[in-house]
Amino acid sequence: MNSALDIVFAALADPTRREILRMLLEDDMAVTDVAEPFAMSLAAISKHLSILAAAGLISQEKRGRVKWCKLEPDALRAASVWMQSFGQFEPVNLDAFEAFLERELLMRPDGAP
Amino acid sequence: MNSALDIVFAALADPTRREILRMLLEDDMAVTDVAEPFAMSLAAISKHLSILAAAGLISQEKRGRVKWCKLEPDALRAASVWMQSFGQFEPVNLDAFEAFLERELLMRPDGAP
DNA sequence: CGCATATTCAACCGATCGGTTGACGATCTG
DNA sequence: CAGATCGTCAACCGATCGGTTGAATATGCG
Repeated sequence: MNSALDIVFAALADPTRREILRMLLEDDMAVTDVAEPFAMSLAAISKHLSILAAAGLISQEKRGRVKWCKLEPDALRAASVWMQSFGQFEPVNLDAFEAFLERELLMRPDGAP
Repeated sequence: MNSALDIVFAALADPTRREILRMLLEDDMAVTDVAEPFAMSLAAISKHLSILAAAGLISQEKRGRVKWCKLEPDALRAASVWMQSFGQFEPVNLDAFEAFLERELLMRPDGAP
């Protein structure tokens, strides 16, 4: 009996997949372009994208021979709502967010300089 | 190179662990009492609690022979902040939250009546 | 002390995960 | 058509996961 939350949280638990979401936040991308910055095979990225799609976090649309990946942030809503029930976080704490993003960027999977 | 988010999201990806958090939202509990409503061994629950503690989602304090488990909602902050970056969810949408909780209760691991 | 209670440890199990490789189908292009 | 490009599939691998069981370690109590 897997609830949607199982799948969404599991999808978010992998740093490669979170990084992919971060990339898609800027623009829609083809599978090959998503894979480019990562030090792993295209097949591996293709699997990651399937997992993100199964969680509803992205959608994929094939146009010609290229498959476009698009962020679907609404899928985060249920998870976000669930987390909100455990304490009143200020809606968006920008200071904390920037500090966090900085730390997160330092440990990106491909270790950007 | 596991970031804190890896561990927090992975911890949240299991329905038993989310249910434990929900229980601890109401009050601190001893390990045995946490285990009581679940149809699995005490050792299994003990492992789940270790995972939640490693993620910082709960703290455990031993008093006498009983170990008390306490919810630590602040650990959700970083994860919540990360999710906020993907879209402006209304701070707390109570309608959606109640609807969601109702659905979630229907599929609790021990299938409460 | 001697027994019950609370919790963890250690070994084990099958299933799933994250990755690889090589072959394959589909689509564009010269 | 022939060749290159885009992406997935299938089989495989070692590691981790979620659970079990049985023994071990504290601690409390009569």
